[in-house]
Amino acid sequence: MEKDLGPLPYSFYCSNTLAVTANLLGKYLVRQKGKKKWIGKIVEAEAYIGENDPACHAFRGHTPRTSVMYGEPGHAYVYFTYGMYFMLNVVTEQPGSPAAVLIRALEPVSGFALDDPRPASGPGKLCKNMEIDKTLNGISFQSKALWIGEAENEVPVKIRWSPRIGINVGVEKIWRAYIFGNRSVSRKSSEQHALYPSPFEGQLLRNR
DNA sequence: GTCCTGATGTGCT
DNA sequence: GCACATCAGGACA
Repeated sequence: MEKDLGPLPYSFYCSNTLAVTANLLGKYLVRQKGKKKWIGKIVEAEAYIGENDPACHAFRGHTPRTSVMYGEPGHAYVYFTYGMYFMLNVVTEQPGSPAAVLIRALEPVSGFALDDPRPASGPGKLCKNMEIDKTLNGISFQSKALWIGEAENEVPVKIRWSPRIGINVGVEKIWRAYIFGNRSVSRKSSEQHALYPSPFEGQLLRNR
């Protein structure tokens, strides 16, 4: 499977965070470390937007930990949680406006060990299996070590939205997007059959 | 399939 | 101290 996976332009990351969340689905995350190279198709992502979102790390303001989110879009915000997992986020919106998209799950394309059929079906798992850690915090998504690309002739993906997963605040926001029916999505839960309207479309309407 | 638990480091209150 | 944007493994159905 040969694909043209050149990095997405800087402008891709500058728009509305919910739009970027939706547009990231179906794109390819590429991680290169020495001779090792992993490629995965993004199938699940969540938006964390601004100082008024209680689930967003920037809720408590600009700190050393959150400074990357306040910086340039198109960069990686990587942090450590639960004592053992890293999380990979894509910074969006203009500098000074803290927002990011958590990459929650990938469908493996190449480079992954074959023992696990779903090696990237969760934000902690994908970082572990692609050797993504804090050394990549703040790196550009146009770097040689980590980038996001688009394949030619990619078929449009079937997007669904749901509340975000694994948080206790801000659960009313329908800011998780995933590719419906994809087996690499992190959770098949009871909400799978619920149909939530797209918050992205709603925002477009309001701006009209 | 579901529910529950333990492992574990860091940044905040 | 404690709350976490988690996961694997076990008990049970």
